[in-house]
Amino acid sequence: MKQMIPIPTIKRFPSYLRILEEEEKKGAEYVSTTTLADALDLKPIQVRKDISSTGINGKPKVGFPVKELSEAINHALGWDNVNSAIIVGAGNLGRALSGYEGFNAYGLSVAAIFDNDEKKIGEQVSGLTIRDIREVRDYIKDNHIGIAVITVPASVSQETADYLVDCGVRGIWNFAPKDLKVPEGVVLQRTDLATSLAVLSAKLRNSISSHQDETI
Amino acid sequence: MKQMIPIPTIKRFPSYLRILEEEEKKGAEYVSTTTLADALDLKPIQVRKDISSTGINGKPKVGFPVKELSEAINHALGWDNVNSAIIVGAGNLGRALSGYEGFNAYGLSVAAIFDNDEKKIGEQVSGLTIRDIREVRDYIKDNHIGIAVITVPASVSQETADYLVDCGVRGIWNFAPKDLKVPEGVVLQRTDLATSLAVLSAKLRNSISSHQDETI
DNA sequence: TAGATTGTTAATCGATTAACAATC
DNA sequence: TAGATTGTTAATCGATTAACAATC
Repeated sequence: MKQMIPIPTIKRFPSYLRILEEEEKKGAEYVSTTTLADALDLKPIQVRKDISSTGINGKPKVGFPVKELSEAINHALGWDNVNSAIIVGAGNLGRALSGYEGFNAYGLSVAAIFDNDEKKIGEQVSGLTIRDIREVRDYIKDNHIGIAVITVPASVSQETADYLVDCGVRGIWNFAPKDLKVPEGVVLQRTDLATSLAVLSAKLRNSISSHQDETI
Repeated sequence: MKQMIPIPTIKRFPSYLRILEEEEKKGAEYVSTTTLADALDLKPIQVRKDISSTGINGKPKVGFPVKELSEAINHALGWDNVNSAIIVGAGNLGRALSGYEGFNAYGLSVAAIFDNDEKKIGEQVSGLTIRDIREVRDYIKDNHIGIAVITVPASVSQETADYLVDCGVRGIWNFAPKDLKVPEGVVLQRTDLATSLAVLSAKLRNSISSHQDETI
């Protein structure tokens, strides 16, 4: 396997992309690591180290080619290929996510949303029809769905994940406040509000000093 | 300041709490680090190290007292005191978050939701009335609001944060896909879907191997 | 008692940061 | 040319993991 990029670097990549896009809009052809670092409250040396893992070379005194760099980062993230995803769970969060425009920029195409509640099935949500969960297996097969976004209640999240894995998804993005188990070979990513809030709370409790952030 | 608990440990604390709660429901008085580790796909040694930072002592061969440990973790997170928060931005995500029951368990009380859209103001959202953003300064003062949850569009997120800080909030929880700047002394935490998705995408791209997760 | 589990100190690992030569 | 910035190697820092004695 190709030289793996460290997770902390991966996590900073989307922020770099946002700044690069701004610079591109301004018409900048090159951007220096000091510019990127200032915009993101990072140190230039760290930005340089991160960028080095893309393989892109810069010009001393000038910086890095904006276009080339953002393409390389997009590629490193796999955002230059579209991944088809489904959302499972049409509650508040599932609906909010299905309406999130940003996903397309990240190479994620939300193809459908599912629920098991008869009352919700058939309803329209940001251009998608809520489908019956009993159709999900066929849907995954027929539409080459690789990613399932789980927004069901925590109490049923493990069985939901098990079922989706059995249906063939390769990646699970779990929003339920529960630590799921998935078999070897399936990629699991969680976005846990509790974790995020924990960091915020702990910092507030100590407060004064350390206002530096992080993500999930 | 008291001995700071490492951020990675803080991030694991909510998961421990969930398992401890399950154990408590089962009637367990003590829980071992092997049990916790198995439930969360961690190593016992790491769980022991994490727990050691709470100051709670266990009994060899028996484990740690469930009740006492979960109280200590809640305290370390500052979840034993209620923090009043407001949500700013009544879009899909703001609405979803305002309806999230779980926050109360984390010592977060969502007191109100604000927006600047005349059409939304006055509307009811999960028991809260959407208020006019022009009332936010007084509201923060009168209700001792410490935390603002930002769910406005990225394009106006910085000015929103600036304003809220000026109004006196001590903590900002930012959901907009933008890297905000806040003055020294204000705590900033972001929950960025792009970051989370970046990790998922990168893992999928490499795939095979490394299905271990992380959070935002 | 025997053995599982705790608690602590030391080793390892990996990311961040520093130092500095190379260069447009 | 002078100086800002890159690129690379080494040092530092902090978290994870290993080792092992203590103990219910």
